[in-house]
Amino acid sequence: MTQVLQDPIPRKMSRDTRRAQLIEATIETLALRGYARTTLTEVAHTAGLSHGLVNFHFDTKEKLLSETLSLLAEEYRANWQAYLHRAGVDPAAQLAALLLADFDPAICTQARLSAWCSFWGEAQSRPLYQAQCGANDAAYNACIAQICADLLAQGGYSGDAARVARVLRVTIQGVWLDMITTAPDYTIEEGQATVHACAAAFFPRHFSAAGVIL
Amino acid sequence: MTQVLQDPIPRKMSRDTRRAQLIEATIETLALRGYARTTLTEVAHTAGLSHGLVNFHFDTKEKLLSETLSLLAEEYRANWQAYLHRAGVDPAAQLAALLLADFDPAICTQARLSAWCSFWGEAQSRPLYQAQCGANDAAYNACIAQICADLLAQGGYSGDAARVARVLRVTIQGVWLDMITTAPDYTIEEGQATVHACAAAFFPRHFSAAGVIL
DNA sequence: AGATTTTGACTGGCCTGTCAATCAAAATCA
DNA sequence: TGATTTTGATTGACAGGCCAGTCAAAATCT
Repeated sequence: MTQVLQDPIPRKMSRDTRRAQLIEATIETLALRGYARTTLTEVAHTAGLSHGLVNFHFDTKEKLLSETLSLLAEEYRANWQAYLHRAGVDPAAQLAALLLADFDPAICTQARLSAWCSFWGEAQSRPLYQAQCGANDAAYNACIAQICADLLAQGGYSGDAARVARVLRVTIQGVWLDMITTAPDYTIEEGQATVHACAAAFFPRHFSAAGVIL
Repeated sequence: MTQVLQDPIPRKMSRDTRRAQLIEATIETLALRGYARTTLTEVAHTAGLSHGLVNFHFDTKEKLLSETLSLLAEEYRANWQAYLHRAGVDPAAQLAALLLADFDPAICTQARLSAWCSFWGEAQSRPLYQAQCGANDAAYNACIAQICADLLAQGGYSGDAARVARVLRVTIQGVWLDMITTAPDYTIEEGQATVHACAAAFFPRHFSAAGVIL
């Protein structure tokens, strides 16, 4: 009803807006229908557009999926780096930031987790995953390993930094997988508590199940 | 050359043999081509049989996938229960057994891990997963939680058994996912060491990165 | 008017499931 | 034992349906 007065909903929108809209619809469709049943018609319908538009903006389905993964990867990278930057220079604060970053409401939604899981699970998308996320993952690994090394040294803990970092990383990954595959009664708080319990086991004077100890 | 003397390779085999053969081919195809590209023709070709046979033995593709998941689930359950049984009554030995069970060469192959991952990642297969694996997973969770509770009590550790159990479980899950999605330079030994490092963090007098301390 | 976006019908290809014909082994008969 | 029938596994061609990508026409914007 207010339709006429305010936004005439321009049929013709900027290229980037349409592309973003279609990518968002792709994420939703991947989550709802799964990789195998994600069709261009379904994506277009979810976006409220016609099927031909997808090919107009992305040429092929493969490119659409590639750009979708690219968006997820960039969003993920930007998120943890922002958390890390805000944490300052203290290793414990940095580690706490990294652990919480993956549960940020912008990143950790049912749809996005499911979409990630689609790309992990589908063998044919693994080369694509390596190409899009390999560098990001390597940067993340180097970063969390360095932070663990600093915290081990600073806190006088013993342990192999790379291995501690790996445990923390796979724990987060495992919690993510758990949040998707098990019933949806899994809250973000429980996920955070699980990861914090893991951190507390390695760094008992810096972490508890409730989070970082300042 | 000995062909004529011994096995003439019977064209006609027992129902169960063929079904097992086709299920094994399904696992390989899921791993190699992914869920979305797994076709009946591909499965039949991998098994060296004709495509019509798949429908003859399984009626529908859906039933073939269902029985494949069923086999994986049963195989997995039988494996950890056998490990647990052999471990006796000591909680530390029991936990060590559970941690090692998931790296048994019969269970932890590239093909089987990939197939599991296909079922996790494909949204459409999640109800099937719940139906086939829900009860098994619940039993596993209850079991590892009880063992953690016993070990916490026996060792005089402090901590929430359910949460410690969850961390260990998601760590194993995360390592599995890691072994599939990252480059294949991930050895079983490294996976075991990662899980053991996690156990050592919670139970330092019972575990080291090398495994259980007797 | 000219440029650009959007639509929806169309096509060619692939996939699942069906089915009639084939074939090998087992069972039965002479 | 040798011939014949029955059983049930196996094959490959086929039909129906769905999907990605194309394209000409329409709608919209500048």
